[in-house]
Amino acid sequence: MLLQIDFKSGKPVYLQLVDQIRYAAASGGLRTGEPLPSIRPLAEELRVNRNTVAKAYAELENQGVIETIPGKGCFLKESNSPFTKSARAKILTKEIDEAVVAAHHLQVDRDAFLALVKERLDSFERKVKEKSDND
Amino acid sequence: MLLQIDFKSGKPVYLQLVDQIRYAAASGGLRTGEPLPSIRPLAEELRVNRNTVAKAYAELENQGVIETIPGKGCFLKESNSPFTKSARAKILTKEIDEAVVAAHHLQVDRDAFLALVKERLDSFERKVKEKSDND
Amino acid sequence: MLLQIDFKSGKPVYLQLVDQIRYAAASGGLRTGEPLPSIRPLAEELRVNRNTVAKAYAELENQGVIETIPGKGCFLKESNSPFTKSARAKILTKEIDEAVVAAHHLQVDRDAFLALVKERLDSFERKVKEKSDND
Amino acid sequence: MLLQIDFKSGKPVYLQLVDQIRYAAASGGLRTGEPLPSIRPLAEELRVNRNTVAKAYAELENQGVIETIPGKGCFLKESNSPFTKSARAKILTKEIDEAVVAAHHLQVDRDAFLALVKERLDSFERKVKEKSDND
DNA sequence: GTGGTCTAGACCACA
DNA sequence: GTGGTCTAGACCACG
Repeated sequence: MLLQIDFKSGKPVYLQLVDQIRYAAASGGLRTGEPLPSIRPLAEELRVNRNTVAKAYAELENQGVIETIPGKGCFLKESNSPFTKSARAKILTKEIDEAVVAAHHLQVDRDAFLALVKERLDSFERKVKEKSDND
Repeated sequence: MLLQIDFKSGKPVYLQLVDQIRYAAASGGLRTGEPLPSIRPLAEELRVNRNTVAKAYAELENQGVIETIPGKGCFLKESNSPFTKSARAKILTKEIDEAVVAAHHLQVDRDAFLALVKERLDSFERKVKEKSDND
Repeated sequence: MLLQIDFKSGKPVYLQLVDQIRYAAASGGLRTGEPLPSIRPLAEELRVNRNTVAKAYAELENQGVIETIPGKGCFLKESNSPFTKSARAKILTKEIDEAVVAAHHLQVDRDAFLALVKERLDSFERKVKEKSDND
Repeated sequence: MLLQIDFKSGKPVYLQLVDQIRYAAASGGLRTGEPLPSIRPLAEELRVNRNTVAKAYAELENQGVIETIPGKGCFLKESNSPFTKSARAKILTKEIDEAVVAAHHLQVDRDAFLALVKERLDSFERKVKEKSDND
């Protein structure tokens, strides 16, 4: 699982983590019982305060998505509500629509937009690969 | 134009307004030169403070989306981004990256993602066209 | 950096701050990467509300002069205007026009005005150079 | 006397008028006893509300710069404090310095800046000439 | 400690 | 009526 933070989005960092982990959990990117990255290394990797990661995990526990076993770590609980395909599409549609609108205002045409999307996909896939190579 | 605030999303209220108005402007729900709702009545309707709406409008103004004339109101501007190409690419990259990350966690693969992007682009362009056909 | 507010000038306080800080930044009184005074202490020192200083800093940020990192502070950015050539010309034209109008009413003729402009340019360039020589 | 308003400077329109007229009065652009333009035509010419011009004149009367004779118009009072040459230079220096700083931030170099200054001077002189031709 | 958001309410400038 | 500025003070996110 690759987590990515945008410090300037206005959205609190801990909520970005919560959303990303919740999405992964509800879509099979994380399996039941699988351990989440532990707080300290993750905080270091993301260049974020440990408290911020801890807060995200606390929130996730509160939502019943994960379970914290003191001294052992955090684990994904039985996935109680996996997203349906349409639910996933809905979330994603919202994100994509925002990018489409931004492109329109910035007067970026369809081709340039699609090219940029592909470029970002490639860049992201490279990052995922690097990470899995390191693990 | 229908504006709706979600007070629990964690996203600042003024940014929710900015996004929704930008969407309306880009998709033709609002025409060039047309006045936006005045700050005070809108604030009342949304049960939000006047300053919060004012902040959203100020943000839209310096994104070059609207023009505000003190004493008269706020109006949709001819779209014409004042930013350099690289500044625009930076903004757009941020938007796209958010969608890419969401797709990754939702386990939506590259092809499905690209298909959805194209579908949203088409849908958006259709919407713009419909509105302009009504002229 | 010395900041001074004139409450009777009719010019909004936050704009006075913006101008003075821009001046300090441009003339080398503030170096790239250097932190600006924090909002709260500065507000107290100037006997102005915290929000007023925050508004000035926000304005500076979207002019691309400073960068603010929530939780850490505000820092002077590498100067690099994000505006298109025409947008920049527009801003500058406004500034110049104000000076031209003042010269007209002060009965300062074209040659004297141009001489003064050159003198101020030289003076400014000297100041910038001195500061950089101190490195 | 050519008056010029900038609606987006943040400075109240009536104060822009006050300053310009005061400068002209103190520098010989207006002579003692000379009538000022009457309110209605001036408001029309500047595309400003009559109240705004009236307020400027009221302020000037308050400052003792002009005298209003009901039914006849407004006249410049005996100029009690003409600006010295250095006083004029000081006011003008402030205006010019702001333009110089703006040029620096906008990365406009010396030559381009001087060219723009000359261009604006020419444009302004044309305007003055047109106006005097019409009178 | 930092900056960010929001509220409530005042006064000003302008049409 | 419009938007703009400013204050005072609360709470949040983050380090």
